[in-house]
Amino acid sequence: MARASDTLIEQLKHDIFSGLLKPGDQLEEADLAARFGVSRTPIREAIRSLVDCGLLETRPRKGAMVRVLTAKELNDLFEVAAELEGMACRLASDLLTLSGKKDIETGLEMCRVAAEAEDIPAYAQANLAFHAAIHKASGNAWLVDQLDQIQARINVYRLMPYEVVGRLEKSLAEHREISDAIFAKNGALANTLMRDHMMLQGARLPSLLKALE
Amino acid sequence: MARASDTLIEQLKHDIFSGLLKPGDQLEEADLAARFGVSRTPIREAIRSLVDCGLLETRPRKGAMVRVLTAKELNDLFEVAAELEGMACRLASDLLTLSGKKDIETGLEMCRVAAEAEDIPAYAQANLAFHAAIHKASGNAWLVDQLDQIQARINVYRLMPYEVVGRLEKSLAEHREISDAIFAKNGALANTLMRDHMMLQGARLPSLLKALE
DNA sequence: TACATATTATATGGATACATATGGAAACTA
DNA sequence: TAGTTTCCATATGTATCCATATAATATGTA
Repeated sequence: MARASDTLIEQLKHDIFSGLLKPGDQLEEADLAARFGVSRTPIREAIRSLVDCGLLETRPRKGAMVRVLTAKELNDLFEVAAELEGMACRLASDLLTLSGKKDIETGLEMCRVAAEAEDIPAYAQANLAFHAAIHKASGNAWLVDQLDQIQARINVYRLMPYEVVGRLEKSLAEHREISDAIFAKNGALANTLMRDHMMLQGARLPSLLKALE
Repeated sequence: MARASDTLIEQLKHDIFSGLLKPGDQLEEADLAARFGVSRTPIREAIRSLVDCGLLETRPRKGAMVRVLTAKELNDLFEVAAELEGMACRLASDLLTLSGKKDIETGLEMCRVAAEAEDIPAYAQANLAFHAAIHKASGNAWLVDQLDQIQARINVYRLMPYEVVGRLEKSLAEHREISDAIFAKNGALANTLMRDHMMLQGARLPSLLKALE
């Protein structure tokens, strides 16, 4: 049987990503224990894991709360994300396998369909799939891990930068350029294009953060 | 009072870095509890944290052991480290503050002294200080965190690539070039030089790994 | 009425007790 | 003697219990 804390971690992550738990919300061990029908022990282990992966923070004797990122921290995070996303493109260009190419094409096609339907939630998901395909195609397991974790932290803020008019089509066009560069095995170009693509999202951060208030 | 598990984490990290605990070694909770004079609860919390930061791994019902990295995983790790180290140089070049410059100069001077004395352990430490100064000078807190974690994972393998004749002087010369590029605010050059510098270490990995067997 | 202090309630941090699955040893059989 | 099966020891995973620090509230005084 799997450990109870593993289930709890998934559940709590889901609660945070879905917005049920918002940054700043307090987590009480006894409440969670009652809610999930387990003792405080696995609850505490789950909380500790989430603290370690940066989703929660604790003050001694004060318990855990969903971590609040400052604008500076979010910006730093985006900067690292942009660098690593670019790196993934470069590696994917160098390595480029048949199945890797196929996955990226699938992700791109998902983006195209969603953009054509102007379905923003679908595009957000397709966007994740496209990026994930590139991560995987890099062939570097650590890189995939790092990008997953960063993605998780960014996701908490549920930023939907596509709601700007025309951004969907523009994002799709950038995805096309990036894929083309990778398929042409032009790592340097793919790297740059992806960095720029990410930075465009990051540039919107300040206004989006204000909108959250 | 600080949490007991925090002390345990530091102690266990030290044991791992110092080689007292080697990759593959099994950790038994009861033993550790007796050794540190605490109950199993804080021990378990410490173990969980170390699992989360990648230093240990657990199999259900089988407990924790010091994580063993394959050659491929170590290589991937180095690749990411090289990218992020290069990024730190670029950001440090852009931002360059007076105190940042001073810290880097201090680190470089430590390297010079150690290299002149041909003191390999001292150089290893000075090397860390030099790199840490650049990390900090980047002004990106996430980047510093990531690099710290990667450094910790690499350190477990106690790679001492300086034992090659002349490598100390060569490493020092590279450090000088990197600092010069940063001080000249030439981010692109600093980035490239650092990437190359890191890759030179990474290239020695296979032979060093074999030597560990 | 406002501020300070003391008391109490409560939630976290740690210890201990209990359940259960896994690995190893021993015994039995082919 | 080798292999298989069963039993037991032990270590992990979970629950509960205890200690203590913190915070909130109430009371008393200025």
